[in-house]
Amino acid sequence: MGRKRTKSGKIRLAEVAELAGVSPITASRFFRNPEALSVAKRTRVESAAKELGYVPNLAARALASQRTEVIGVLIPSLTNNVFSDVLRGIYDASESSRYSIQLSNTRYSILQEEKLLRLFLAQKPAGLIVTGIDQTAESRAMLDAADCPIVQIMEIGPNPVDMMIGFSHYDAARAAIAHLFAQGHRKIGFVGARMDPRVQRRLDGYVSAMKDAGLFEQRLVVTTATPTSVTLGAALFTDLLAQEPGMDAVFCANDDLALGVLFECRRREIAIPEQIAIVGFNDLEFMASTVPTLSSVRTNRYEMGNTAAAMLIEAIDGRRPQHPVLDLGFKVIERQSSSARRSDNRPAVSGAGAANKLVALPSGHD
Amino acid sequence: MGRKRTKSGKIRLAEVAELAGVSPITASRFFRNPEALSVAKRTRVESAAKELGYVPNLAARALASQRTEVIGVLIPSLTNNVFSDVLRGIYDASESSRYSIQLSNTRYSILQEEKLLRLFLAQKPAGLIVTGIDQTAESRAMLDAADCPIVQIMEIGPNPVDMMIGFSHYDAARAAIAHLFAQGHRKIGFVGARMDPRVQRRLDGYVSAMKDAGLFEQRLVVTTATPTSVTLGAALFTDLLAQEPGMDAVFCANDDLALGVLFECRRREIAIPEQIAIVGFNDLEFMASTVPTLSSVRTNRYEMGNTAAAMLIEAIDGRRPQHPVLDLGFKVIERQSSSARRSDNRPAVSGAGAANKLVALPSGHD
DNA sequence: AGGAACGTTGACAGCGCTACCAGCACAGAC
DNA sequence: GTCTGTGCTGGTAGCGCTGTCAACGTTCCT
Repeated sequence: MGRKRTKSGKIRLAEVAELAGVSPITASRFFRNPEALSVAKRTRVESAAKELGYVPNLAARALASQRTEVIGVLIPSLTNNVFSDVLRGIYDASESSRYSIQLSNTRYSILQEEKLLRLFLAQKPAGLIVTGIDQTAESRAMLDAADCPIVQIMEIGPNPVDMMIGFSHYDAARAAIAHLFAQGHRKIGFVGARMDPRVQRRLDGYVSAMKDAGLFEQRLVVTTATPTSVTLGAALFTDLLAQEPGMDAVFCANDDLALGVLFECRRREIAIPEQIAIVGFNDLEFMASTVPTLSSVRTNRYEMGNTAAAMLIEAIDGRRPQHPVLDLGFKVIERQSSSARRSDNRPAVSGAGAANKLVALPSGHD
Repeated sequence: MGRKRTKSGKIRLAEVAELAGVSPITASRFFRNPEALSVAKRTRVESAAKELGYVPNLAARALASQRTEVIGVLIPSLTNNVFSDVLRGIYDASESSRYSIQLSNTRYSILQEEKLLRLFLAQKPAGLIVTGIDQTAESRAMLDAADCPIVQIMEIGPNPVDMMIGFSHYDAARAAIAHLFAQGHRKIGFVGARMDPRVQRRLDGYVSAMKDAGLFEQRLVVTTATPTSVTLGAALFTDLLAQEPGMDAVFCANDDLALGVLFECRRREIAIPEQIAIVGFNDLEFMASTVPTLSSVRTNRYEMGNTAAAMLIEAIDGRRPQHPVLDLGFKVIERQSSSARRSDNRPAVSGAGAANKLVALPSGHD
């Protein structure tokens, strides 16, 4: 039952150099910049390293070179589906590089974020990915002073710290409401949970669209700080219905809530979309499979993470992108739940947003 | 637009020691084992460190001490909800410790796992968390020879490498089928996707339970190697229905598939549970909110990750748990989708599995 | 009183690697 | 033939920290 106790049969760079008949420093160069070696020595070191099964000691490398090959990632939640897609993108992009990911969870607290940032920065990361644009002043100062490339993800806004990739949650919400208007809906409710800054901006977009049409009423909105869930969607919708029974559509700040609303409608025998239309946000996979299928605003989460990491790595290696701010856009996906014609399963797409378009400046609203 | 260029205002341990009027080694001890210092020096070093804003250099520490404070985690997927819960547990447990998590994704490939393992081990991690019990012989040899504590998570089985925490997927599946038998169902189908080793063992459990009852038929089973999704659940169920129209229940290898089956039933106007009962696996949050509510086998995913990391940290610090193998059990949660009485929303619980019970030996079957 | 035992402290010597700079050989320019 | 430039290579000197061991003072025991 006792744990093993193997001696560390460590192969050092010096051993490799000796076997290859070169100096340690030449062997070292082989691993960092092979082109700098003559072909003869290069192959000698290569085969020596392989023969000995040499693996560089990262700690020694970091100490000697005064920099690490770690990319710090700060995200607010590990639970949220949205972030698991983003993370997958980040990890996929990092795998083919020599950088490793160091992940930390801010739990939607900008104070926690500040603390973690301080911790990260002290270890001199090669790069940093942070979520959103709502850092504390202190955090912002640290980021500005940081000696490494930084990407802000999830949304775009003014004054990027460095690079930025995301989309306008405000515009996305407005597009969703515009779609519902186009389908003839007027009394459109809003259901939101967690109310992090991005959800807040979706609410702002909803409010502005409704106000523009002269249709905004406070009692059309139900929100909570509670973390989102399907069950919560049903509960919030119940509240909303009590406040405003005459509602003809609901815009949900995310898809879990929308699914909860769908089931609550079923429970109450409310016909979708005849009596109430539903539009969600994010377009998770299941939205296309529900009955009726659920409309949503598609966001490019995997691509966001993947591109962020790729941009960051390019920047670390000295190749800064021409367009440091990238708007990945969004798309309103119309399905049965918001189709006046009840179009069976045929997902009509009403495009919006600058999908995949490079923009030099953020398309933010504030 | 150019990136910042701040000089690295670094505070070294020597500076702290000087300000505190002690030798560097004493200051060093303060950070590793404060109890070893006299109270006077302890407070002197503490305030000196705070005054200078000292942050230890982890690379130097790792190099000098020949060990890192990194816990390696190997999981097969970042997409799967199941793993996001486990991960959350791991991160939560690690946050209060001095260890940091290094995560890698094996993508359900044991060859990839072997490669990553080699990489990890070369950096002398403080501990390792690996998924499952199906490593390659080579991986197994490396794990056995590893000089650090190791926890295998997600399931339990014979011959643990070191510690192990999980539950028997085989028993869990058998319990689900027993529940369906108890409700009077006989022609019970099985729907499975991805078919990783754990899903395979659920299938094995299903097959054995059905065979025990003399009810097994090959055409009651539909599986695919494709990654799981709600849409896939609907598709697989459609295939199953074509193979065996007389089915009266379906056991789904996970909840996403179960949700897909629910919607496919709705599409085909099949009454749940009157015509077909459904039982899922994992008991994700939404299962309690669907219409009808969906039965499932509850697994303790967060706890699994959390306890695994906690056990590992204890073991790293030299306090090995008395019971290195921990069976977290499972619970069949009966809801409307498999209740003969169509009990409204009241989640009757038919217990099974050694929930939260410590067992010295794995309760595995193979 | 002598000695063992303990708690506390510091000197020394690296951990394995890379930054920096010097040096060498060779090619081409004058 | 000398000079300069280029490409490749190696020596030296740490990076910031900790393991080991010795030394010190104090207490407690016999």
